Amino acid sequence: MTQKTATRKDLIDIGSNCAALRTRMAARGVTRAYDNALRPLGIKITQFTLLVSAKYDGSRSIGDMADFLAMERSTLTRNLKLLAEMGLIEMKKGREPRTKVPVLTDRGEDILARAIPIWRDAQARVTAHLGKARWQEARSLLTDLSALPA
Amino acid sequence: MTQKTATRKDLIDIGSNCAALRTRMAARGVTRAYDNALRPLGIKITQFTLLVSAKYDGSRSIGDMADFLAMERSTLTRNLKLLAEMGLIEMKKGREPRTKVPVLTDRGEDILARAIPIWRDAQARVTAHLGKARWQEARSLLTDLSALPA
DNA sequence: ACTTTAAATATGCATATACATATTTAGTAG
DNA sequence: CTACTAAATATGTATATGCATATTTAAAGT
Repeated sequence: MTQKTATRKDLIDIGSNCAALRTRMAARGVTRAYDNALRPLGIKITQFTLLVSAKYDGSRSIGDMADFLAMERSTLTRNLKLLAEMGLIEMKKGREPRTKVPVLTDRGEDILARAIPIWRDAQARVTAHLGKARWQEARSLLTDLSALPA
Repeated sequence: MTQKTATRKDLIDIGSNCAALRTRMAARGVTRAYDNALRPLGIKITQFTLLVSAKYDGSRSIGDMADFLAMERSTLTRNLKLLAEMGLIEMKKGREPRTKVPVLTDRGEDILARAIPIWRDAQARVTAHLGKARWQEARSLLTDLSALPA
């Protein structure tokens, strides 16, 4: 029997248990913390992680990087384009046909180097907030949540 | 001694431990799962949760609701405006001076009622993916992550 | 009543995200 | 060599998000 209207119990259940609500709330809070810390450098935490990802494997194409980050290719295309316009990366031809690969510019390397201690601080505040053990547990759970079956 | 360039160890540390990266990846995955499920109804999980929040407490102003959801007031203003344009809510004057309160329309009530079983399904898939106990742990950790000190 | 002020909401600008579709780019078939 | 084709990236459109600033609204002060 499908009800015609949402019950109070439903609303409470959703408000306190919805995985999407809870995960997005956490993303907002965490993102804000890192963005605030990085603001003096003129980059956001999302951009920082793209720089890291690009430097970590300097031959990964947009598509591979998108898979790795569990992100839409088109989203990544645009985010990288912005970093290129900021002068932090250059898009170069990849080894595989038709692929493009982001490569850090000198400016990108410099900003990344200066961002790292800031990241470390922000990260330390998060782990301190939860406690190290709980953060390790959170890390594991977040990884599993990233990989939900479509 | 601040280094001039990011070390390999840094990059690995960030890629595997950055709370913002991990939390955002999780948010992308989880959001996608719920959005896919709700698509036939023409709403997204973010909109669903706003309908739930509005119905749960029918006298909460935009500001109070934003605090509750740990969201920027201006973000909520816009998201509610969209729901109003979709005919799912109406903005009414609140009791407190200058406040506005979202109230579900009949159409909003109807969509919400039809969305609930879909939400339940999607939610069940998430909890099944993690296991009930781990989901409870995740819920608690996500709540803590939402409330990082500014 | 008029002005000032403070609170609440709205708007300008910018980034992040995703889906659907278009374009580009090379390899392959002929 | 010239289509054809398939893979990869880019673009159109739309929502979500946040910061800075503007506007609105109503209370308080004169």
